Amino acid sequence: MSIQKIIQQATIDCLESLYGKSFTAKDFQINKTKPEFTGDYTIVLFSLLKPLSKSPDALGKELGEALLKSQPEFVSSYNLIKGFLNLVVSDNYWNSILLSKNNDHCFGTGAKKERRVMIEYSSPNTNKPLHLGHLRNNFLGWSIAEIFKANGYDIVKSCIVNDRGIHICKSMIAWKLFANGATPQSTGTKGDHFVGDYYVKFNDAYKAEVERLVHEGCSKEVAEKEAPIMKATQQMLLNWEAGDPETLALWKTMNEWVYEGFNVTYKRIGSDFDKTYYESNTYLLGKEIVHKGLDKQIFFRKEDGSVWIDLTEDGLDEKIVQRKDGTSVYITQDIGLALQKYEEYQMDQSIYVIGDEQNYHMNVLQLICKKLNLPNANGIYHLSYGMVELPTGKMKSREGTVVDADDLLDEMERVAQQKTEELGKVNDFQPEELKELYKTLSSGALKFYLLRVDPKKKMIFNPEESIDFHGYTGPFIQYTYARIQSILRKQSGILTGPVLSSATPLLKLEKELIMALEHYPVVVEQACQELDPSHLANYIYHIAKTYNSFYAEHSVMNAETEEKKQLRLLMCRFTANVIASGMKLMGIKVPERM
RNA sequence: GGUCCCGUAGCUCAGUUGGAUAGAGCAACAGCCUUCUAAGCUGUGGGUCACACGUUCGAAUCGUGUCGGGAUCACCA
Repeated sequence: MSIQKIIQQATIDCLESLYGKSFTAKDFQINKTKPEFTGDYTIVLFSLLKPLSKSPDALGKELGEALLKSQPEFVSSYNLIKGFLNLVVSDNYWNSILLSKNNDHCFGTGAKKERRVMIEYSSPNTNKPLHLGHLRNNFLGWSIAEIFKANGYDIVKSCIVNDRGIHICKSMIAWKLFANGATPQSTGTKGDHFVGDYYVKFNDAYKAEVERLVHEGCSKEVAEKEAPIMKATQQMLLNWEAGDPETLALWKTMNEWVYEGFNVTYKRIGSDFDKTYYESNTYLLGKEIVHKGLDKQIFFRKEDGSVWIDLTEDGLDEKIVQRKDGTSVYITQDIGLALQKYEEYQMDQSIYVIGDEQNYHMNVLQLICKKLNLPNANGIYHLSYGMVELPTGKMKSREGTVVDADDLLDEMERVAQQKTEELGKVNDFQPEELKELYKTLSSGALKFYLLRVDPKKKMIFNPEESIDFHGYTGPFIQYTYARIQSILRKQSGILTGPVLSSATPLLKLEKELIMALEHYPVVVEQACQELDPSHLANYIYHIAKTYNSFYAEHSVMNAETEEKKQLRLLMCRFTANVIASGMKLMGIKVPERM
């Protein structure tokens, strides 16, 4: 239990025994004491004054005394300033935390929950390579999964691949028309980029055809419909749906190319999945659900045969769930897939990591599932994240302003190498070690940069800022870790720990660091509850910052006394463990040297 | 137009179940390497928390309104 919760409980107990009234944790606040005042934690008394009809001074004094008396091992003194009861936590407590937790690799992990959570993320299209937006999605999904694991949940990571539809056919048509049988192997191109290039070629050709038709006198609307290449694409989709062997064979081949490319990128960014769903297998799902919904009169049929649901009472619109030709639409497939996932895994919660442009869609999805009374309905949670924009505005594939994931990773690695070489601290590294280090630093910088922002908010990706290795960045934290390891390597033999004596109290910076470290489990829990890794990013940065201040002021190996040396060595190890653990929850590695 | 989200330092962001004098990083300026990694540390300057009104002991945080920005309201996925 964290010291904050200990104080909270002790306060509730004291209020009960002093005044015979029972309060809950929500009835008052406990904050960290502001640096300008004496104390570690502060109880804000204002909200308690009325129910107890007490003055701030009287209540503060009585509560302070009671806490001092009932919690001698935790509270060493108190002071009262205008309704703020500041408590000083005893060194004894901080020392005991340091001794018991500094090398405890379970520190920060929660008890097993017997609850299963599915996290769906990444969800790529097979007609173009992964880009910056996918990276935010992947990093978020991965990190949320790690955070839930640390909190004791059973996790299933899933991915739905959008591998069919008109957009895939566009790449296929363009390949047939322009490739002359070229393959990723024959051109030495990464498979997903190879296919993506044909998607671009389609759009170029289509645009040219439309322009030609308009020039010949067609209206723009007609031209867009009648362009031969578009008609061929639509025919191809029909062929695909009819199961035409030649079309299916090409589709399969091109998708394989894409998957090979994706796998390289996934490996590079450290993403993986326990279960991959393919839309080509799920796009027909949902028919049974439509039947059921019609029977229960949750859905209704229009004259043309299409099936709808009326959500106007819930403040939304009418929404189609089946076309007049009997095929499922997007939302129906999603309902079907949601149910299929549930039947397969019986998870208590199903988290979808999807951009905020789909907020409406996900609302509708959950609402329909609830109306149908499906067993998975209440577990659906949309982890909605904001778009990644560039300083120049939005990324637009048509204008070529999309930041490609592979290109970005290459560039980051190049910068990592350049900066490392400039500093020249690891000249004795073997080539493979260097390569590994550049990877660790560059992906650490990128992941931290994308995860440090509140997921809900759209963010601006500034290329120059993202490859900065100073200040509030991943490499700054990695550097702090490497620095600590350097000290720990100098210490041969086992850490004995300090012989505790009240004669040498903790110094300000020592206490600050231990206090911050003690808080780690609270943050891990909070990041889980709010599905927000940015809390973790902020916290770990704060730890690194606090450690560096301590490090600059106090020597470890040349400490004033042997006792202080032992104490600080334990602090170093504790800090390193918390940094490594927290970074791992964000999917970021830490180097032993850099 | 309806619904939802956002507006905090020059820039990028924290801080929002109401609490003490609103914090970081970047950028700018000034210091600190004969002692554990200077990818670091210390300090200075920089704010009408979009605006107005309200709720109360107390508002960046809650409510109402205004202004500004974005998303969405597809028989595309």
